Formats: sequence, C-alpha cells, structure tokens
Amino acid sequence: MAVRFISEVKRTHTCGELSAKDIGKEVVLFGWVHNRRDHGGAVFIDLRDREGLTQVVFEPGISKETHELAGSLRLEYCVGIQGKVVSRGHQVNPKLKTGEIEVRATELTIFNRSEPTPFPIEDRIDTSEEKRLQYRYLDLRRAPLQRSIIARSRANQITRTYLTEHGFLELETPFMGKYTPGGARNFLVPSRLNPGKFYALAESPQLYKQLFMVSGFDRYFQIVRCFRDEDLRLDRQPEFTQIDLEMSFVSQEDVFAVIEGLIQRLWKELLGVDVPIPFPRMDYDESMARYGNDKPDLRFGLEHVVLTDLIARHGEAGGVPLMYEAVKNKGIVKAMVIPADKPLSRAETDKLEEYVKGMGAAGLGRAKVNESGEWTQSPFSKTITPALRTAINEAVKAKPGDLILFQFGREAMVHTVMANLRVHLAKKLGLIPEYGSGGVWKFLWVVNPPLFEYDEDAKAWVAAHHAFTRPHDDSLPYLESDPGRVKCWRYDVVLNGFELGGGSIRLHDPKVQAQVFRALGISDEEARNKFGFLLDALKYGAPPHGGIALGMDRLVMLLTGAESLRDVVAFPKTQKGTDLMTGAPGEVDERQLREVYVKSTPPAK
RNA sequence: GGGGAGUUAGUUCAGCUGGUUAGAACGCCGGCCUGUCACGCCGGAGGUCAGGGGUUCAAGUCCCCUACUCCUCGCCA
Repeated sequence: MAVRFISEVKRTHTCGELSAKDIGKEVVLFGWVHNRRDHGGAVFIDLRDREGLTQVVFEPGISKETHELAGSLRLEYCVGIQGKVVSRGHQVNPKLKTGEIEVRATELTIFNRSEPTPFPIEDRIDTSEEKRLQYRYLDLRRAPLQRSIIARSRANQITRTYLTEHGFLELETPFMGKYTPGGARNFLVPSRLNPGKFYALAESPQLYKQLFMVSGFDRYFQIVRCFRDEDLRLDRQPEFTQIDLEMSFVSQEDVFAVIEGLIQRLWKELLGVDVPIPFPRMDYDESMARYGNDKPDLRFGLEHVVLTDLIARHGEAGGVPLMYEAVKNKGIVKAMVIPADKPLSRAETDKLEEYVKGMGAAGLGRAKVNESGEWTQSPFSKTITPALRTAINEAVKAKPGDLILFQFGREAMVHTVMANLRVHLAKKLGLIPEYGSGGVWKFLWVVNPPLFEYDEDAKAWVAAHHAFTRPHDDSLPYLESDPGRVKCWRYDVVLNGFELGGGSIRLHDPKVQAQVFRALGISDEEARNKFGFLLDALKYGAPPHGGIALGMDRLVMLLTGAESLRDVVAFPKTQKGTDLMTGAPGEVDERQLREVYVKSTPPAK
C-alpha cells in the first residue's frame, strides 16, 4: 500500500533545511537524485532541490520493497521520499548544511526517470559552454547558476521595494516603437498591417520615460528589457535588462543619492556588505588620462602617465623620433610602470606585445630602469637624451628595476590599448582575480564628460550620449565655436572596471536644444522628423528632469561573482546571438514573409 | 569587418618528430557489497578524431577551406 505522493502526501520540507533539531520528525521530500552510493545492503542517495542536499538512506530492514526500488535509482531521477529524520551520530558530513542528519526512508516513488545527462550536474563547471547552452535546463540545475538566478530574483524584489518606498511609480513602456537614428542598431519588426513599414524594438525606454516626466508622473522606474543589435561580449547580450528610472525637479546629486541608496541596500541585503556612500566622483578627463577609459577599475594601481606634453617640449632633440612623430601628428604618448617587485620575463613582455598588437597597436615600447636611472632592454635607450630620460623617469616615478611600458599614436588607440593592458597586467600580476570582486568593491561616479565626440569617418560632431543631454551652463558659449569643449550633465556609475549604468540630466530648454542640433548639423526639419514628438512635448511646460539606467544583468554578475553575463541570464544567447537550445534565430517560410511584405536576401555563400 | 584561442568516447582530457588495433578518468551497462558521502571491488559496451578538400606509401597528427564555441578591436552604454 504505497503512499500517494503529491495528491495525498505533501512535501513537508526542502532538501536544505533539516537539521539536528528535526530528529524524530516524519518528513516528505521531493527532489532529484544528486548522487547515489549503493552498498547492496544500505543504499544512500543525496537528494537535491534548489535549497540544498539531504542524505536519504534505504535499508532492507526498514522496508524491503522500498530498498529494492532504491536500487534502481540513477542520477537525476526525480523522486519523492517519506521517512524519519535520524541523527548521523558521529558520522556527520561537515560539507553539508544538513550533514548532521539523514532521512531513513520508508517510502519512495519515482516521478520520472532520467537518461544519463550529457554532462554531470555538479558545482564545478568543466563542460563546454556550447553543451551547457544546448541543455540549458540541465545547466540551470547546477547550484552556482541556481544561486545567481535566485539572487537576481531577490535583486528585482529589493529594487522594486526600495524605489517604491522612494516615491517611484513602476510604469511600462512599449517595446515596439518607431525607429530613431543614432545610438545602437535596432532589431526591426515588420508590420503586417502596414505594408513596408517596421517597428524598432526599443534599445531603451529613453524617450518614453522623458514623456512620463512631461506628463507629470514625477518619478518613474521600470525593470525593463532592452534590445540592441550589436556585437556581443562577455558582458553584453542582445536583449538585456535595465533598472531604468527618471525623476523630475532634480539635480545630478539627487539622482546619485537615489542610486547610491539602492546599491547600498542591494549589497547589504544580498551580500551583507556595507558599501560606503557617497561614492567618489572623478572627472571624465581624469579617468581617460589615468586609466584610458571611462570605467576604471580602482582596485589596483598601474595608472597611466600622459607624456604628450613632455615629449612635445623636448621635441626632436629628445632623441625618441617615434614618439615625437606621434605627438606631431596630434597623437598622444602614455606610459605605465610595472614595479620591480613584479618582474616580467623577456618572453612575457614579448607576449604582451602580441597582445597589444591584437588591439591595433604598432608595438609595445619598453624600458627597464637600472640603478643609475639608465634604460636597458629598450629600443629608445641608444638615442634618448639623458635629459628626457630623467624627465620621463621622474614623471612616471620610476625606481630601479621597474619596467616602463609605452604606447603612442592615435589618441583613441593609445587609450584603448593602455586601458586593456592595465587590466590584463593586473590579472597577470595577481593584483585582481581573473573574475569576481575578490571581496573589494570600488564604486565610482565618472562625471563631466564632453557632450560631443568628433566622428573621424563622418567628419562631424556627434552626440556622445544622446542629443538630449543638458550641457553645463558655463559651456554654452562653446556650443557653436568649439563643440569639443562642451561638458555636460552626464554620469556613469562604475564598479570594478564595469560600467554599471549611466544617465544624464536632460535638456528641457528648447533654445539650447536648437543650438545642440545646430552643432550636430541637424536641421530643424530633420530634428522635427526624427524627434518631433519629444520636441513638441518639451514645449508644453516640461519639467526639468533627469535619470539613469543600471544594467541589471551586469549588476547581478558582479554581485554574484559570475564569470560571464551569460551565467546570470537564464536563457542567454551565444556570441553570434543564437540560442543553442531553441535554434533561434531560425528560418521562416515564404508565406510568412509574404504576409509581412518582406523579401529575404541572405548573402551568397 | 579585423585579430586570437579552441573542436578527439556521453563528459573532461592525453595522444611526441606522420607509422600496427586511438588511450585514461568520470559517467553508462552487468555482477558483488549494510555506513557511504569523490563509496569500494570485478567485468563490459562505447569513437564520422567538427565537416570538406589536399600533401603522403601512410594523416587524429602537416597544409587549405568551411562550420560552430569562446576572448577581443571596431561597434555598443
């Protein structure tokens, strides 16, 4: 007379909660067979659910029938058991939370058998990502992924609670909107009802949330999916989630305070870590100079030193023609010091050179500093003047035994190469772990960036963020005369070298807006065409407003120490944007295409 | 679009300067086992060496192309 699990006998506990104080209780557990140890006589299984593991023992003396059935159990069978919690006596398993007890089973039912899984369901990942993504539902059974996904759920919960407490309304915006130029490439959705026309999937709710401010909702937030058809990276997915918010009647500092409070709460509740606030602030220009990008990892030094002016001052006479040439061509020169106590072998430096060449560098200049400050192992040592050498040594604060690395040429290239080199070296030298925080959380606001960037290809100024960012008042005179000098109320929040989020105070003055468009070379007509509805909206008493969006996926990735963004997304895409489990994107038949008035012309092989 | 790494049993890997029948561990199947917790012992099955082409007396190994996965520059907040 087997018990009827589920319909009559309900689960009493999870596999992670039984302990010595439950000894003697009659319990029912449901879960998966995580491991089995069959001694012929006694059969042990570790039963797993999302909360943990509990050892279950089947003995012929307790129930011959149940024990026999237990002998047929295999890994990942889904089962229910009933039995009594007993002490393990002195045979405690200290590795398990439930290791003081075990359940002596009287009843067992096999809900479903399992074929041998294509890879083992265990904590350690040593299966190719390809296999893991193909059988994502099995990969998600693994404890580290379960922890990430559960942490993500809690982060969502905490965010909603916090923002609601702070007067924010959770409002929804359309995914399918009108294509607007600029920014990321959009995914397009053909319209069956409007032949030849397309929706664009929202790359962010940017414009809608500003319209909410115009409507007077005052404080908006949304945990929202965004879509961008760009190349992927370790920390980028084509669809990703943002904690998006917008506030009326605020300064930059007001936005910072809300975000700092949210992050503080998330870190406290999820990790028990006290994050000090306010976060430090750093000027964009300073970040570029010292770290080569606008998302510096402040957990370690290896800062850059800009030598451009120094090289220019010494000119041709300095004896380093390559560097001088770079400066003459409007390039820059940067250096970085590898301290003497972290020596690199010749082979290792050669490898670094290969590494930087992969990013577009022509090479990697180096100089080893000896006791008297002279340079060895350096292509510059023969020709450089002692004066310039001394000046550089001083500028980079080089000590005997240090290795100076140089990079010079086009500004963007030098920054990129040096920024990546800095992080690469930090990992190599053991200053930071390969991934994860190492328990160190360095938050930072990067502020006061330029409003415009010069697009070399288009030979024109383009908006660095978007065209609705408010310039600093004292920059207004340069809007037309010297656009590169215009700073703006834009900000990024950075954690350990990752951009967690960014936003801006928006432009709500139509006059200044018109000036910005002019600087961008956008005609009134063009502006009207592209952003007409927003420009119109700003005419009807739009409040001053600003906002920010945090990358939820990245936030959880950093919070949980995950190696990749893919580990905190339940069903992620590969680097080519495919889903190895479902096979998306897939082909559709001719009839479906005709229905939406689309003709497909893939490139010939 | 560019650069780099990789692809060998179900899984993780080994396979040297090209040379007989491609190995190991785990998993799987069969048998034994009442205190294991990486259980143990005995036996067994399991391979399109990613795909295609080439060089060679002979290719997992050398060359070329393609596909896929990952990292990265460009791109993208």
